[in-house]
This record gives sequence, structure tokens and C-alpha cells, in this order.
Amino acid sequence: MTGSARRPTIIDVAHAAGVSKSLVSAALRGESGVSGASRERILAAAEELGYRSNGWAQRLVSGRSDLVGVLLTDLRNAYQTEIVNGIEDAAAAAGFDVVLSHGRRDRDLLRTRLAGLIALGVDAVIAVTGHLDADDLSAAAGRIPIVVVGRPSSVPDAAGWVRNDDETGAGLAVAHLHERGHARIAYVHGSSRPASIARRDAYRALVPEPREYDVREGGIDLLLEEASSGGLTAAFAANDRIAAQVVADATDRGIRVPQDLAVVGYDNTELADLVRPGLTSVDQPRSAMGAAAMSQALALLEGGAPAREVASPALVVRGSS
Amino acid sequence: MTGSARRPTIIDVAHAAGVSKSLVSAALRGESGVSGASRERILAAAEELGYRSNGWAQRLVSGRSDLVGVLLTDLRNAYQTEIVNGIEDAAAAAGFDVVLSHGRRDRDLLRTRLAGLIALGVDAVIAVTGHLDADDLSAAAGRIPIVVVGRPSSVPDAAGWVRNDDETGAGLAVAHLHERGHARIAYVHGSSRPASIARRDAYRALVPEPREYDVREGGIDLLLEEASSGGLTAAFAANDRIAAQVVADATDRGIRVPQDLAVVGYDNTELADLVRPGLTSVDQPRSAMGAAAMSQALALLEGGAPAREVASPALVVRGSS
DNA sequence: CTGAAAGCGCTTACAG
DNA sequence: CTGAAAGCGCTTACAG
Repeated sequence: MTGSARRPTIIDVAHAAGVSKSLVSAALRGESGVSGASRERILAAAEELGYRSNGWAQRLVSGRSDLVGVLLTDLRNAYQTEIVNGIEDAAAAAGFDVVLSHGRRDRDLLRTRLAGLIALGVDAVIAVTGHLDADDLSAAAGRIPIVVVGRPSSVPDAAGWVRNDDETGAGLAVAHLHERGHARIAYVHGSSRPASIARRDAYRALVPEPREYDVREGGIDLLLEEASSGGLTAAFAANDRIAAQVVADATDRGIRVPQDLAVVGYDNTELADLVRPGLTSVDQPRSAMGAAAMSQALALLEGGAPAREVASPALVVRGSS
Repeated sequence: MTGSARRPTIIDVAHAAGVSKSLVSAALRGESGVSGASRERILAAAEELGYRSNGWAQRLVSGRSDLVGVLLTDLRNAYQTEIVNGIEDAAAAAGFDVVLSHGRRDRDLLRTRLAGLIALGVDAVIAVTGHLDADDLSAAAGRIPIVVVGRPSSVPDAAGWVRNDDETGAGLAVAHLHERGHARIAYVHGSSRPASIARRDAYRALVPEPREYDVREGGIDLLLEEASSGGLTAAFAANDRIAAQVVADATDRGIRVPQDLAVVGYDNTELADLVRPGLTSVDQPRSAMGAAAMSQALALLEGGAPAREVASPALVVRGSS
């Protein structure tokens, strides 16, 4: 028994098959110039020995990892799931594997995790988050191809960018409420981030008397009091999460949705289908956005210039409006 | 300008600092036997050149990656978030980085992703899923330390295992409903997976006349009809997701929760707090379970024997019961 | 079609 | 404290 616990290498396979390690390498990679007989012996020997290629060595020498890192804001955001699936399908089609990382909604941690993905050695990063600053993004973009999905404060020229059209989406929501006969419509949000600002600005442009509520400042309570007194008949929320909270709190107070208060959310996450009444919500073509991001990453990898893509949202009507 | 676009290596740093690459390596790794003067010059040169260590080379030569792979059933499961955080915190404390992967709730894809993590070269895998078979797990456990969090059909002896006590958890739920005066309690589930079976069996042992409903066979409708006719006053759901669906559909039918039908879920996910009425639910100590899994992974890495840990659940009461 | 050599960017003993 | 050598497990030219 000379066989130790050591993992077999191509040299072991070469010995077993009676050929050189170069030929083993060629056969294992499926190169053309290998005789059928040799190939068979090599593959059999590899199988027999339980040979597995050492990825670190392969990546070191080839200089590429065929790995794309995907950075998520956090792990509880249903919105991202479809984007990731879109990325993964496109990645698989291009022969890339995906590794995921997330930043628990914390900018410092996101920055750390972004650096971690780069240090890991991925070929490109797709940052599905709006929580990174231009500084963070350009620092990374100087070292590796980066594509952003979402709406950070700004995206450096060196990075690719895929986002939905927040202005149009907000317009769809407000127009829908107008059609339903609502004149006094509020905007509820929970942040001052660009996507929320963009939706708010579009809202402001369409509503004669804008009334804005910030959930971080007890905005939902204020909004519901206003609704109780008839000063308000509809609310457009910056996302489904907030919309669900409005519906929940309204229910707690005996305010009927949609009779007393119509509510529209954004993102059309699974939450929209799970609460009652179901949430009317603005849907983003998330899977396609993920695929587009992966395409951009591939293009950047081949030396292409960063692009900017804006996807069109659509309204999904449910019981809340 | 001799400086090409090539990424600087320790050799470049060695040239710039006028020392050998061995010394650069030692200084960069913070080894003790390096003079202050040399260290300073080396660090300055590295900084100046924008040197970054090549992870592939480091891992190839050191034989370890300090990386632990975490495999998730899917990305839309709020239940897993806290487990992952627990894993990550424990990993960071031990100097490990975490890479995530997920299988979209599909066993074949999960198997592929598990193989992908191993091929990537992580030092250990924590599989936060009950969707892998004993075969899949033992194949992997033969090559790398594996810890399972959850309840697959069976866990091979070679793998570590952390799970919650489903029997006790179900007992808490049923006892709570009994205390609230309910005698006719149903069990609603959506799978025949071990966790669900274990909860069901505990339920059966405590309820005189068990009535079980499978959501895949229109069980919610049947359950609600029974509730309408007074044949049923409470339902224990295999998880929050199903509990939320029961509440939603009950609301659609005008069945009041909890007056006409009390509902208890399992997992105490954020969903429990977001629907109305809020869901009474069985809580698992998820963060601690994640930390325990990481500890086990570290122990396995050091040659320890696989362990089996069972965490105690607790009941969180909300408006649905 | 096949093999020997060089090299990827590091770390690890081992001399001095 | 420092340097030269060997080697991690592969792939990439380059001869034959």
C-alpha cells in the first residue's frame, strides 16, 4: 500500500496511465489532439484514482476563474431572488459559476464583502444593490469588471448599470389610482435613497397636493389618521414591504383596504400575493434585468465599454386598490 | 515606462524594496522575524505598487482556502437568513470567509451546487437544507467536512448535524391551542419531508382526532370549509408560509382569525409579523444554530468527530391564536 | 500524437 | 534577519 490519503494529481494519473502529465491535462480538458486509446486509458485511470482537478492550480495558471461574484444588499429581500436567477441562468450558459455574498443592508459590510469577492478572485462582480457609494464602486471597478443592478447614488463610468425606470413605474401607480377615482394620494417611503427619491419626484409631478410620509418618523400612523378623517383616500408606497405594513396597520385600526384606503406597492414581490388584500404593485422585469447584467459583465470581460440599461416596469393590479 | 498593465507580484515588490521575495512574503504575512526597516520598505513598496496577493496561488501552496461554503435551499426563505448570519459571525471570528450558493428548491440543482462549492475549493460546507439525500451528503462528506442544518431524510454518520426539536416545537403549538380552549385542531402541511412529518407525528400524539390537510391537494379550501361549518376551530401549520396562506384565504372567505379559526405557524419568520393578524409561531434559535454549525465545521476541520445537536424551540404568541 | 521544460504567484523549509 | 531553492498542481508553448 503506497497509496497515502493525499489527493491524487495529474501526475498520479499520468503514472497510472503510463503517459506524461501534459497528455493527461490535454485529455482531461477534452483537447482534440489526443489519441482515442490514450484518452480512454487516462480517463479510466482518473476515474479509478478518484481524481479531481485542483481548482486553485487551474485558476492560478489560467489566470481566470470563470466565476462571477454576486453581491446582495441582504438575504431577506424577496425582490432580488429573480434577479439572481436571471444572472445564474445567463452565467451558466456562458460557462460561469456564481458565488453569492451579502451585506446585511450595511454599507460598511457591503464594502467589505465586495472586497472579499475581489480577493477571492472572481472574474467580475454584479452588485445587486443601491447601497454602495460611487467611491466604493469605482475603487472596485478599477480592479475588476463591475455591473450594478439597482440605483445607488451614482454609478461610476467604469461600471455597467442595469436598473428599472422608477419614474415610469411611479407614474403607472399614480395613474392607476387616478383612474380609480382617487384625488388625495399620499406617498409613503422609508429612505432617502435614489430609487425612492425618483419615485417620489415622479409622484410629485403628477399629484396636485403631494403629502409625503416617512415610516421612520411614524409616517404610517400619521397617514392612517389622515385616512381616518377622510383627508386621504390612497397611498403609493416606495416598496411592497412598506405597502404591506400600511395594510397591516390599517387593518389593526379598522380602516378598510381598499374601500377606505387604496394602497399600491412597488416590486411585485411574493409578499404582494401573500397579504390580504393582495397588493397592487409595480413589477420590474427582474429575471431579464439579471440576464442583462450578466451579459454586460461578459462584455466588460472582453474589453467592451460599460453600458447603461433601463428596464420598463409594469403594473400588476390586486385587491388593495 | 516599463510598467505594463500586469498585476504586480511579490517579485515586483521585492525588486522595488530591494529584498528577496521570501522576505516580502514573510513581511506581508506579518511574520515575526523581519526587521522593522525591511518591513517598512516592503509595505511601502507594496502600497506604492498597489500590490494585492493572488488568492489562487496562496491557496494552492497553503492547501487551505479559509473559505466555508454555505448551501441554501433557495433564496426566498426568510427562515435561513438568521442562520446564515450566525454562521458568518462565527466564521469571521475564526478567520473564515463565507461564500453562498443556493438550489432554487430543486434537489438536482442543489446537488450540482454542492459539487460546485467543493470544486471551488472551500474547506468545508454547511448545507442549510433538508432537500439533499443521504447519498448526496455522504458523497460530499467523503471529500470534505459537511455540516447539515435542517432535517433531510437522513444524515450520514460522516456529517455533522444541527436541527431544531420539531417534536417539542409542535408540542408547544398544540398545547397553546389547547390552553386557548381549542379541541378540534387541524394540521396543514405542504410536503412529506421529515421536519413536516416529525411535526405531524407530535401533533397526532397530542390531538384525539387528528385531521390533516395537504395544501398541494387543495387542503386549505377543505380546511376552511370545515372551519365554516364549525367542525374545526384551530389549525397548526407546518410553517409560517402556509399559516399566512391559511390566514389570507380565511380572510378572503370572511372567516375571522382568530375568532372563527385560530392559526399557529412555525419558524417565526418576518412574515409572521407582517400579515394580519400576526402569526403565533414556533421560533427556532436560528442564529445560535448557525453558530453551532460553524463550530462543528471547525471541529471537523481539525479532525474531530461529527456531532448531532438539537436546539430547543419556543413559542411566540401573536394575534392569530 | 506525445513528452520535457518552463512558468503561474505564492509559501515552506533550510542555509547562512 | 535574509536569501536561494524547491515545490504546490496545473497549463502553455515548443520540440519531436
